[in-house]
Amino acid sequence: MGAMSLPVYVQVKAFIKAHISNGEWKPGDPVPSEAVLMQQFGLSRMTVNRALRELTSEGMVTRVQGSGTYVAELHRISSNLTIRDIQEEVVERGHVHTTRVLLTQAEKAGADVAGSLGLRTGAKVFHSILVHSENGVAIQHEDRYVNPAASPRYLETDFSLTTPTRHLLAEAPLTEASYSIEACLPTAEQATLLNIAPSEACLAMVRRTVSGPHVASLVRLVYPGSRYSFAGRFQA
Amino acid sequence: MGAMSLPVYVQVKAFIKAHISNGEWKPGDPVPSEAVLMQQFGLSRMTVNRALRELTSEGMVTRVQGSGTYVAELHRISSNLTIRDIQEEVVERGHVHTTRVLLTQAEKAGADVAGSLGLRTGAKVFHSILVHSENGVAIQHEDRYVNPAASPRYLETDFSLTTPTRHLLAEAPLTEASYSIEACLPTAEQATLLNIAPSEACLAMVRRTVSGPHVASLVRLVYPGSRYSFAGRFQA
DNA sequence: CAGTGGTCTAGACCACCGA
DNA sequence: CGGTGGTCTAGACCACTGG
Repeated sequence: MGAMSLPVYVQVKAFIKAHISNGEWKPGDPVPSEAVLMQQFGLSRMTVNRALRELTSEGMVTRVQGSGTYVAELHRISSNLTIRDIQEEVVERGHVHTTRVLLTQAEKAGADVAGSLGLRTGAKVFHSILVHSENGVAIQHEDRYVNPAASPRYLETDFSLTTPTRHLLAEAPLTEASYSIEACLPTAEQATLLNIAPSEACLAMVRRTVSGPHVASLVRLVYPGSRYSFAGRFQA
Repeated sequence: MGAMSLPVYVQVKAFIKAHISNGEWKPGDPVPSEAVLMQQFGLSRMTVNRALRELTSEGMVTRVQGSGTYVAELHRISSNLTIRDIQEEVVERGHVHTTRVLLTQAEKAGADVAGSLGLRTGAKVFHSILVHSENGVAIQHEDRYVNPAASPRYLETDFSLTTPTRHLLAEAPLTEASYSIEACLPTAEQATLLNIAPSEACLAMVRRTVSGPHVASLVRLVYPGSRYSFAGRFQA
């Protein structure tokens, strides 16, 4: 068959979502209490509780202990932007991923890099610069600093075979990351390496990853604006 | 007091997360079954089930019925990028939001706009162009097309008082949205309105929102690269 | 077949809110 | 105080996986 009877808690969720998305229940309005839904659907409390709990984590409703459940204030357009390993992403599109390694070396950290990595100025850091290509077309310039404490073998890695992201995820399990997406113009060198005009706008993602006690890595990824974008989707 | 004893299911989640993030359990490894965790912690099945279910929805583990629970493959850096109403965002920073309305009119849709909105070429659409400022500094150029079927009163709205986003959320409840973030150079007009150099890289967010049966709105938001970025965060 | 997860029940105790 | 949600239990039946 096609759609057999869905789990009951899913039906309860759908019931509530329907009333919200057709505008019948507006932001701030109360949603029927668990007791009412139990009666109305003839379900146990755990089941309607699960439906409401999941709607809460999806941002559709707000629950206040002792008071009630309410339609969430603004349907924020809140989508999961997933940052993926570039190689994985290219391969999944059925394309060929290649890497050009421009630099891998140990350096003394300048004040800004040291600060971001939580090290003293002048401490040893690993530095790598790569260019990633999809079917031979450059799509990402990756300039990365790595904390040796988090990944001692970083420089021994062959980045024509794996990516720094993959290596770091394996060697330094991720506990936290923060990023920002900006627009910028490429440096002269980046423009040359990416084979774009110096005046072409680029996307830059700056990312800082934490692994356990260490700040593991600080990376700036520059994408030609004409060849890359971040896309996302939101479903009510 | 400070931190009293947390709910048991939270403790189970923490137990599993700890083993994953210190690298003891690697991607693909099996996580103890519900039965084992019940014994080990002396809990009922519903409780450990909840812990594992939530870890699943957080992307930490994968569950396969009949087989078992496994550590998720790649800790994708998957963060919630929330797209907010610009006015709300500015006000929350304690700053002053102002809007300059450059255009609000009905037009005949060109082929591309009509296609995106699911209308025939030449159908009536509403078109608005605004510039949003924070403390008097222009930060966003908003060029929007609206489907009259989704928001018949769109043109009657005073956008110096509210924002198109707020108006549409109220009048056409959101059911779906998709967006992409790109880098671009401003048009000559945009550069003038935003008071930036024509060569300054900008972020552009293109967003398409669906409300029930209608595509409600198609908008292109252009931000000066020097004044705006999208930031996010990921917590394991 | 035994073991797994997916769902559901009918209770229970508690903390909290608002009248 | 009654109504609310937050948590938890000790069962249950089912569908699926794997050997």
